[in-house]
Amino acid sequence: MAYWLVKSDPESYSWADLIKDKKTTWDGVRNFQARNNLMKMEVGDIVLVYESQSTKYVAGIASVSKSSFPDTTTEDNRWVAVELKFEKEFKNFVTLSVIKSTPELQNIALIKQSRLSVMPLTHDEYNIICQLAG
DNA sequence: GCCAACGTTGGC
DNA sequence: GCCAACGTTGGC
Repeated sequence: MAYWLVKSDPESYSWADLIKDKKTTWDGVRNFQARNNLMKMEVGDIVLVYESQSTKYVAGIASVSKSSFPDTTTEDNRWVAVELKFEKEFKNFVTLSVIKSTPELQNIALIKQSRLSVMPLTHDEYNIICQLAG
């Protein structure tokens, strides 16, 4: 099983929206690196959800409920989407500043490559973020 | 609201 | 195939 982190601008789709919807199609990704990661997702993989822009924290956990399929929001068949399912909300949201000040998390793309919206996490990184979440 | 970083596009 | 120009993202 693999671990991932996806980013969303809450103005377009927020964590609260996912809680309300229970599951959602994660589409609209228009970056090849991010797309390649989407294509590697398998049903049951764990996905941490990060909100960018106004909030800047990891809000909780989702899981992959459908692996990649063509993104129906575009005619261009190079792009794919997955379906994510709500799993759990963190007790304490893990903010970007906390992540930045955690030595074990310096290598994740959230910090190194701030514009990448879908990135892999190691099991260790996932565990550390969960610990920070209380 | 600004600006830096970076990915993508298109001309050569 | 390179590189300049452009557009977008996201942190501050």
